[in-house]
Amino acid sequence: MQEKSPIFQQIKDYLVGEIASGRWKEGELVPSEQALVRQFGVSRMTVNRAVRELTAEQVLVRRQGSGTYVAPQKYQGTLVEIRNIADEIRARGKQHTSRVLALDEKSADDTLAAEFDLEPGATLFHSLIVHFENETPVQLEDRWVNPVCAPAYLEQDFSRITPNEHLMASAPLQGATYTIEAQPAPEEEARLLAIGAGAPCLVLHRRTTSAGRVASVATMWHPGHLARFTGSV
Amino acid sequence: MQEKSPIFQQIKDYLVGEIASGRWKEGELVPSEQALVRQFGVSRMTVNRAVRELTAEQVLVRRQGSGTYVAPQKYQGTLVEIRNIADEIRARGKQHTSRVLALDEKSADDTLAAEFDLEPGATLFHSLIVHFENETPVQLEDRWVNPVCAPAYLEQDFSRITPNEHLMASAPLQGATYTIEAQPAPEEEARLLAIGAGAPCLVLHRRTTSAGRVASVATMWHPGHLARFTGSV
DNA sequence: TAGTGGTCTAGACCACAGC
DNA sequence: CTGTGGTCTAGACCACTAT
Repeated sequence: MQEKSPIFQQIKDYLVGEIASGRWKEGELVPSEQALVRQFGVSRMTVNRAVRELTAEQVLVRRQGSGTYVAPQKYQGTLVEIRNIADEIRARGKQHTSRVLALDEKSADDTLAAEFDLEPGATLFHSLIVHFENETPVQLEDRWVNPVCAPAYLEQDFSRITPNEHLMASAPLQGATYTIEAQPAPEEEARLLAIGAGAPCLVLHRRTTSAGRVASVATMWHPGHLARFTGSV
Repeated sequence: MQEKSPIFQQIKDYLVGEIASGRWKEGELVPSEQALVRQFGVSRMTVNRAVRELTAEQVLVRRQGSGTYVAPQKYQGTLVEIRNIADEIRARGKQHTSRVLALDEKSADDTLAAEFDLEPGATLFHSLIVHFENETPVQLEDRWVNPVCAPAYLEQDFSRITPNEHLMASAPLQGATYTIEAQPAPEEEARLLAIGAGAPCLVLHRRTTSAGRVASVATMWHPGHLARFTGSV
């Protein structure tokens, strides 16, 4: 069972629950402190603490004299965590779909071999997938995978799970290094993302390691006007 | 001059000041709530709020039954450059210079006021600086500063030190949130960075906080073909 | 004007640490 | 045991918004 938590925490949980469930939508008015005082039968200071902390956490927005509202949608692209794009899209209440453009096995050229710390010509798995939010392409994922780390990679149905999800399940992730760049979209990438050639793209290049091996190298293209990475220190 | 702030904020400022000045060192015991109640002549709830918020901000650590202590040093986030651009350029063996295009005092519009959590019309310091690596512009830094956190900002010579360096010396940095976007360079930004209008830029927007106040909000434009953020997890 | 949030008071009881 | 932090109460006054 659940340990009994402080009242202010229970109220926070209740408020967050109403928002997470979708019953209270972005921008909507939230019950006033007085209303919550009556609803929970506690003092106003207790309700105040719950609401004030959620405001500090950017879950709610308060306007003196007016009321308390559900804060605007959280930004996307958590840089620190290794969340996958499908979760992120679902977390925003949108529908995630993906189209698998390629899923095959190739030989590593010199550049790739160097990134994987393997011999040139070594076999690598490769996938090319476009991710959609509702009907809009939001990411082109060009991924290379070390067969040792995910032997069943080619047998996955990547319209149902993301490569990231499969890799997380196959090999314990040890760490990742990434670079972020702004680049003009080349012809092919632009076409797949349904943007103009040369349009600014946010390019995330990520290399993950598992058990001392390079497990995966991915280049992810995002239309500049749709993507944004956020983080905090 | 400065508006009178709430008592709990004054207590926070006092506590942070003692730490920032070095009078209270890392790990040291801080006066108890009762002591602060006597010192400031306020109720315990008010003191409690000040200390609780500083605990949430990782400035203090509390141990029930024992006391309140100055928190251990913040771990240095290896995420996205908390380092300043001048150091980075020098580290690459190139010469850093900068040109100060503006250094003045302005009123906050609604957007800025919201970011600073101040009232619209509040006075903010503003600077606009181009950073060069050898003779090439590599960053356009558009920065707004809370006068409370860096009163002497306008008197600095930013061709010699960077705004970042001055801010770090003026107010203990508690944290930062940032967003990274790819955007086409607007006319003015393109001109200052000596690139074509509409060329992809890597835009870093960073908001730093100190003692629960927003100390600084900066937007940094980098030519997409010159800039790259790196990190690891 | 009535309702909202922003702050503050002067108590209280509890769990826990250290002596 | 005393002193600490953790929580909570039942009021209060104020500034602000909406009507």
